Amino acid sequence: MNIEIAARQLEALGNETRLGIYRTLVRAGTGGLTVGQVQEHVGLAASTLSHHMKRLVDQGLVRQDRSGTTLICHAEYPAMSALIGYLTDECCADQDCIDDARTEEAEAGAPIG
Amino acid sequence: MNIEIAARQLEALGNETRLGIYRTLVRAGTGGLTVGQVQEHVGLAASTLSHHMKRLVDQGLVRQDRSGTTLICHAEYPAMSALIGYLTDECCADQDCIDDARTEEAEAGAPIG
DNA sequence: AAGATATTTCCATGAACATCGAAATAGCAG
DNA sequence: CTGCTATTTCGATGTTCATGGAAATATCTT
Repeated sequence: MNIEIAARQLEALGNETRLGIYRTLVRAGTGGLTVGQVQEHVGLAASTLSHHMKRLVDQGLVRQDRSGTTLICHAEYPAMSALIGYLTDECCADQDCIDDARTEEAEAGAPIG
Repeated sequence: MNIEIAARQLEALGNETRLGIYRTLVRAGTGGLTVGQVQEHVGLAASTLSHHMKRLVDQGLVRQDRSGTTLICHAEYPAMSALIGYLTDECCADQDCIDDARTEEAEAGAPIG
């Protein structure tokens, strides 16, 4: 993970329409949904949905498996975990707040993470 | 937390320049940094930095405390935690994957979270 | 090959964004 | 009040984005 990838993934999620699509897939779980099923959930023109879905796929947040003429879309959980890790790691790296945190609340650790 | 706030926060972080600013503040820890110190780290025109910092503040990701003529900026850790929570909750809500996960790896639980 | 369905690509349009210099504001020091 | 420093607002410019209709592509079925 690096800042360029992280920024692009966050940008992909940082649009209400795409975030809705993504969360629909997260809720769907490992079984995934077809593009058409996602369209029923979010109610967009097919071309608009395709455009947004492509952004999510390009950034590695969604995987598509073809099954005949239909494409089954899945949230890529490892990508999400890596992104979250990137946001929270190096917390307080330029400060010795880990010791501070230990002193105050041993369980919680640093402010994030 | 709702999808509108989450999308706006993700959009705020979904720009390489702003993500760099934010991570600088996360690394700085609870002590924070002045706008000028952040500028030294990221090397932007003051007006550009101000523009981006405002976005982060407006979305609740950064807090500014005034100290005389200088503004001290802090990463808002609770906002980050809430955002991450929003991304991962409801994982598999439309599927009974929790049972699947229990069967396979009791510790890990659902794919995310 | 022909027909049917699922999905994507192309195209155009209006809106929002990123950048920076110049000017303006906020607050302290004297 | 004057000068000084830190930061923001304004204005302008080029870039990217979101949207959906129309046309194209992909795959299966017969």
